[in-house]
Amino acid sequence: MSVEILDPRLTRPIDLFEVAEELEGDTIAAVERRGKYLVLRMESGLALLVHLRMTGSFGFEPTSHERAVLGLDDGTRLAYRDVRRFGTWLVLENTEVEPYLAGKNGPEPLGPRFTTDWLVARLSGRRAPVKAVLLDQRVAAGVGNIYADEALWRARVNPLRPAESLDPDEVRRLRRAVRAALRTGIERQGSTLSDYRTPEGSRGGMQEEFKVYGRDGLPCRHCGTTIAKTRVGGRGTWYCPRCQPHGAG
DNA sequence: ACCTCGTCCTGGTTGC
DNA sequence: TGCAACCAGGACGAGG
Repeated sequence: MSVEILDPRLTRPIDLFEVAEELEGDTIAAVERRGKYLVLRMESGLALLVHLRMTGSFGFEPTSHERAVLGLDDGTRLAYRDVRRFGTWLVLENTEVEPYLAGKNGPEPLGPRFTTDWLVARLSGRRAPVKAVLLDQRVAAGVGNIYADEALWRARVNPLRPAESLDPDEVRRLRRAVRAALRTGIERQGSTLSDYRTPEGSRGGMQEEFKVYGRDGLPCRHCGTTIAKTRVGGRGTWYCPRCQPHGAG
């Protein structure tokens, strides 16, 4: 594998040229995902951790805003694109990967550790809006703004409710709703709002499944009530005022 | 500890 | 049409 750096500011404060030097000539042994991190395990014992943030992506087709290019040994050109340059690359020793990620991420929502008991414990004593807590990667790794809103709609829970105010049945519904929303997103290969493409260059289809995200002014798919927009922790937040009332249940 | 806000960037959309 | 303001899939640090 060769590594070509197109934007030296790709990672700060880490020196990307140093990253490139470390990876040059190495061989990818395995590719994993943990929460929102991609992990490329190298045969040398190093690992490249990539976080795409808002607009990062990998693709096989040449495109604009390329920040780095990986040249695979079979001739494949794999370009890393990131319009807003929020994405991060980090090289660690393989043994450092788990401790690093464990500090950032809680359980995988589709894995066995994401139980109702876990979620009850994480929400208890938290007065912040339940949506803000749901976006904490240590609560559920990988849940972002879209899936938080979609899950809360499915669970019929208002995003502004204090996390600690949810009763056990609501938490149970929320756990199931997070899992269902993520599964749908995976089936539909993600949401293409503007930038996102699969590595093959095709658009995701999840945006066609949105129940609330970005749908202010449109009718709720369940009850017809006009979807409302508010802000939670600085993030755009959509919900159905009737299906997700800000009272009990 | 918890919680909110500003910041890191670029580009597309909206409103005057 | 021009241009400024605002908004966007995320995470982190500062400060209350």
